[in-house]
Amino acid sequence: MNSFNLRASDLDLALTLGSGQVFHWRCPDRVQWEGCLGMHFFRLARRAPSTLSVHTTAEPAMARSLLRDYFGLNHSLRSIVKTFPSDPLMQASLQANVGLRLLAQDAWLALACFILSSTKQIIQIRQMVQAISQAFGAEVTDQSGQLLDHSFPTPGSLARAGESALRACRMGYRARFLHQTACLIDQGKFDLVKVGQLALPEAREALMQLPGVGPKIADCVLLFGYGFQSAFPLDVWMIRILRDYYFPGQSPSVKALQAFANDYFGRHAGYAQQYLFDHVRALDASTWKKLVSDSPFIPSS
DNA sequence: CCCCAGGTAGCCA
DNA sequence: TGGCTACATGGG
Repeated sequence: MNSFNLRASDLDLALTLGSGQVFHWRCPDRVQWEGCLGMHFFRLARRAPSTLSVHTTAEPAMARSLLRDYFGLNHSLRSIVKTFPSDPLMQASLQANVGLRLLAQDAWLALACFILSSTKQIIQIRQMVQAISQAFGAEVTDQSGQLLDHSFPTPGSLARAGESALRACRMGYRARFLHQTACLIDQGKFDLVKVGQLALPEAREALMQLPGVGPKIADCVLLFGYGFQSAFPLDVWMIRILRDYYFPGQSPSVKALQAFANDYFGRHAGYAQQYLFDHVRALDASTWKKLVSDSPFIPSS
């Protein structure tokens, strides 16, 4: 494997790779993060405040380029978070997640993983992703033939696997959705590349044509897989956060919340969403309750 | 045994 | 459009 150091400021591996935006990275020892980008295996660790150590099967120049793109290292995290609103919850989320970056994931990977995500806990999504990678992904080995990891399966490999084989990976009713979507892409009946050339509303509509893809999963794919940083996925957590903290005692519709979020959180609304999601999910119930009771959005009587 | 999990599709008024 | 409900499975 090739080894080198990579300059990476404002990047916390655990917050970024362990967050709910990606499901295939492993951290066996609390220090090193292992996983694949495409067919290339990576082992990453923090070496110095602004430096990562990288071990990879990829050729170094290619690996640097892949990592810079994946972690968005060309973008200034400081200037992105400056666009977030200044309310206390948002600021607390920022302070608790310094170095959390949004990843530029492969669109197919994001699509497949988030089709699996519906009504599943993050820990279980990881298990399903690992299961289909081991069953249908390609083996990634080092030069001596030692098995390092399995790549994420292609649409074609999931299409050929068949629905019942997917079901055997314990994904339940999601097997049909994932298999049908894989078939459509494999047969060229749905073009993931074209989706990326559309404007956000049209791209969202296109993704929602796929089986198992509704508004929430479409927004996740737009945000994590296509780089539409204003896409704002509304899952059960974000709905709870917006209703409890930003509209206490009002319970607005999801549609109203969507409109509010896209306006209030700004140009990188989806980025801000990830900070809120990870922060609130890590809180215990009583801490959240206190935050809500101190919300500045409570109407003054 | 209970409730819930980064939802969606199908059905009904 | 808006409001149910089934859907598979596993964690807490």
